Amino acid sequence: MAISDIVRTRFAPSPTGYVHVGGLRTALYNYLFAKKCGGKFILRIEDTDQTRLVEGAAENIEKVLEWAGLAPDESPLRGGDFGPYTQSQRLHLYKRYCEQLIAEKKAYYCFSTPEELEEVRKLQQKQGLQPKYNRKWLPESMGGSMPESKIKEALESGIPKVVRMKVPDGITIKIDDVIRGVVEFDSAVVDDQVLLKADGFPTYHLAVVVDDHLMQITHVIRGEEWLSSTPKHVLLYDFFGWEKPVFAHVPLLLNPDRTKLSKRQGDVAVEDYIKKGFSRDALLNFVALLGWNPGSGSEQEIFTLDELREQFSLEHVGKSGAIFNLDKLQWIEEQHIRRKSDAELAQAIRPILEEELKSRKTEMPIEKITSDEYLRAVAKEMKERARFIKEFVTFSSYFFFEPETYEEDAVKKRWKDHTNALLSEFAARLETLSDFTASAIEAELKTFCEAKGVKTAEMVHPIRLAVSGASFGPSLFHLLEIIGKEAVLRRIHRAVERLKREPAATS
RNA sequence: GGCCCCAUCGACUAGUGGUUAGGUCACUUCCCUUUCAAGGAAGCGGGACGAGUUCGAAUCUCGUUGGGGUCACCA
Repeated sequence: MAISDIVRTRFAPSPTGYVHVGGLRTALYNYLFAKKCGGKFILRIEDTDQTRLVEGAAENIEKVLEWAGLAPDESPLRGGDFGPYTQSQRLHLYKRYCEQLIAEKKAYYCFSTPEELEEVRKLQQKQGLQPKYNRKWLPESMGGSMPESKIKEALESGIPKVVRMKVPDGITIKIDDVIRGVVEFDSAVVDDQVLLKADGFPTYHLAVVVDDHLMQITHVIRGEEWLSSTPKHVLLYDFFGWEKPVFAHVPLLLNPDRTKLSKRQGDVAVEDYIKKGFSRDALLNFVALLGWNPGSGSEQEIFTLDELREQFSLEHVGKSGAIFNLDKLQWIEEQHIRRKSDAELAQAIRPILEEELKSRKTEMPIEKITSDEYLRAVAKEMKERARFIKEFVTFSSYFFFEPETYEEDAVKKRWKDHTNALLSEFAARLETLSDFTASAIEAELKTFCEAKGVKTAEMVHPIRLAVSGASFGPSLFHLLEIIGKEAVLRRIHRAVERLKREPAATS
């Protein structure tokens, strides 16, 4: 059977609430591979487990992919020529193909109850056997012991039933995986998997194979946890006589203790990382590198989505699991911030600032602090210091808001008895300064300090505290220039006022 | 436990028979510096183990050990 001659990959999550970072990486690899090959990237929602459905989860998946810049070419929302893209809307297809398998004696009905199966399983485990379906309902005509008449009877009585695939005995099932090479399984270790559940929904195994075939998926790129159920899928392709896609089982993302990355040991939802302030570029860059590298010679660590798209290849995907390491992610985030231009950063900062301004009053002119020029200046001074984009507003809020408090330890250390007087006097000097630029302010301060016989540091630190409330931050003189004369003077006077009765003696 | 996968610095990794085993994060030190960062320089630290093949093995083979995944009418 012909398979598409253009590459088609898919991301096929189940809508259980949020997008896992491992899922994001899988989606990314699928997207990158497809795009690199000039192919299509498809999103399919695997909602065959009615008990695990979460309201709105499917929409959320599309939203997250959109955020990540990995918008699918075909999806439930977008549509496409191979829809529907939601498995619960394709039930008739699975049923039809199941009937075909039954007719061809490659699958059979099973009327064993879950309780019954559970009991059999327990017994097998007790005997140290492999838990497997005992083929109680395998018909005589297929080599089993159940008379056709009994099956017919059960069928007519309408008692709940499932459909199971009949795994051939004594064969070796080969998987050719691009990442792992040839992997072989003895058919004796694969169970007669349920294909169609009692509620009429397919299991994952039937649904993936049918859909991947019908949607003409050429490459199945998914997590390694699927490797051991792949023989079932291979068998189904063979049953149907369909051409198999290329399989690529990517290594798992791990907790620090090397178990599969899980909720219990930290944040796993992409949404969690978005909330923390990570940007899509950094997150994508980071997960891309967990299991993939640009290969021979290249020591590039920082990639934009475009660069990943150009350089990605399945050949350079590794085999061993990778620990999700926050330190590196943080570093990558910072690198991405530093690579952005001041103008780009200004654009990114503005909406965050505007949001903040909804709930917070500022003493500064709004038009001024939201202007492109102002935000670019802030970006320039802060881009080496910000760990997240949002920190331009939060960490250095003094660019936009008058400080309410002053770092206590720093005040203790820097606020001397004569500080108030010196600050007031210097403020008066600044008032007359016509050219309020970093260099002019610096020159003025030097002159002032010399005249007063104090060290520059004795002024620099208190001024920073007065104006920003913090003991750290960008170059003081640039900070003053950006904030502007009016605000600087106001803040110095306010600080002198507020710190008047709290000299260094408070300790 | 059965089956399957995996195994290079603490973490992410380069490397495909001949390298002083390279890079990045983290950590330490130094430089720069009015603060905090950033940046620059240096340091720390590694092929799980044991056999074999070979003139030569992180690289190939086998075994051992360790870790992981999977064994549902969940995906």
